Amino acid sequence: MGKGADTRERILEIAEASVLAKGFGATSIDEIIAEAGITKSGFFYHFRDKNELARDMLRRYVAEDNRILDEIFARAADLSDDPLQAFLIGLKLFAETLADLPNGHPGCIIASVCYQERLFDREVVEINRQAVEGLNDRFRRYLEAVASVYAPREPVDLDALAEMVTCIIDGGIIMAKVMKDPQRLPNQLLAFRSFVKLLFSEPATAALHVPARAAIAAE
Amino acid sequence: MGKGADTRERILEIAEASVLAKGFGATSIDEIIAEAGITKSGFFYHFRDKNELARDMLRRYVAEDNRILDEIFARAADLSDDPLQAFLIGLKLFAETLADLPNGHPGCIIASVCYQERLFDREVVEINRQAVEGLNDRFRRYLEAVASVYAPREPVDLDALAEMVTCIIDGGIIMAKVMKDPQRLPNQLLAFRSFVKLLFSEPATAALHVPARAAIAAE
DNA sequence: CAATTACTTGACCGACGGTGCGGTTTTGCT
DNA sequence: AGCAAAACCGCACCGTCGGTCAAGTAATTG
Repeated sequence: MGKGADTRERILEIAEASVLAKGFGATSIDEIIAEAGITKSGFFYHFRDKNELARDMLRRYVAEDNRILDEIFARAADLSDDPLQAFLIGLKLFAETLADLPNGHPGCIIASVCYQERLFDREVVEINRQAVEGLNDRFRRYLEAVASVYAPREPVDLDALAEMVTCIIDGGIIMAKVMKDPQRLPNQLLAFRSFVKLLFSEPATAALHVPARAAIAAE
Repeated sequence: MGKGADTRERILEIAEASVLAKGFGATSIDEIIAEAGITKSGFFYHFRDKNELARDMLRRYVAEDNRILDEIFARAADLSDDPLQAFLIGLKLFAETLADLPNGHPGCIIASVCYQERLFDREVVEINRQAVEGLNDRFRRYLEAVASVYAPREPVDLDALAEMVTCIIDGGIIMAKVMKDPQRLPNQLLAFRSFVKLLFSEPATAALHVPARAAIAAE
């Protein structure tokens, strides 16, 4: 990585932190360049305008987010061949990862962009849409694998359930930030995990009959 | 309501719409006064500064939000004496109310403030915290009433479950906005409702034994 | 060595957020 | 009708912000 790409990366990182703390509209270029130790001309050498900064920042965030999720759920899949167990393990690993963040989750750029839509051009809004769609597709894939083996105990829309993961995370981030208690985010994820467990597996109270086994046999 | 209070209310309404669309930092006073048909001086007659606008806007939003929830869950309590049924009915009524909003839910000021914390003074941040705490308390009360009659089928933290309602709503709002599909918010609420139903009531598959009745007898 | 990359210096612009103050209209009250 | 308070208007002013431009330089790289 050359010197240029290095500075660019630094700008994006500073911008991201600032956007998460005050929003895009209140994030000034002057402030970014002061922290990055460059001049305004230096900034505009790397980015045509603020919207290009937003685009790259968002793309960077989404890519990193997906990288982390890939890693976590790949490891989970390694730990169990059963899709339900793998998904439950993945959710737990994810919750642990979030719980281990020293200052809590810094915030979700996607949510930040969402709440300032009018500030961005169509491309940024579209990137945001695709990012969320990608997350929904991911969790839907996991859940379809689960549903192909276990029958849900209650009729539930798989799409809505897949979307619920992202909703819980975005909502949990807000909950954690507002209540100034980082733990609430992983807690929400674990609560969702209980839901999935309850929906697809045997009840905890006692050993009960059929439904799960029947589906397994069909494999 | 006098003319002054009227103008004030109009300002707050315009500001709220603008904040939800672009965030507080990017909401200009010039824009507000243009839409309200007053001058800048007129604005500053009503509000000392932008932070006072934020305070009043947030308070107004929270009060209205609570009013609506009071109404919905009071009606739900009227429709059933059973706390579980009442809560489930309330969630459904709430989902229907959200589904009936012509242009979808405009956004949550609490979430908006959360994602621009550094822009506000401590008082605004504190109002926000109390608002969320109030919501958590509300849903915790409902759930405690449920849990006093029905034993949960899976060990679950009631606090986390109560917080989940707000998380689902805030997350659902983001999901609906980003995906440009208002229906996703009420869908999330209904998915959560399935969770509660599954957690506390008899399984759908067959009539099963004891746990609920035992708790009822203790009443 | 030459060209490209990655910046700096510095001047500048129009628009906007925000403040302050003095003046004017409107309203309610007696 | 008269008067005070409430509800604004006009306007000047400042700092900041996004963004532009021209010219120059120091370090990489082929």
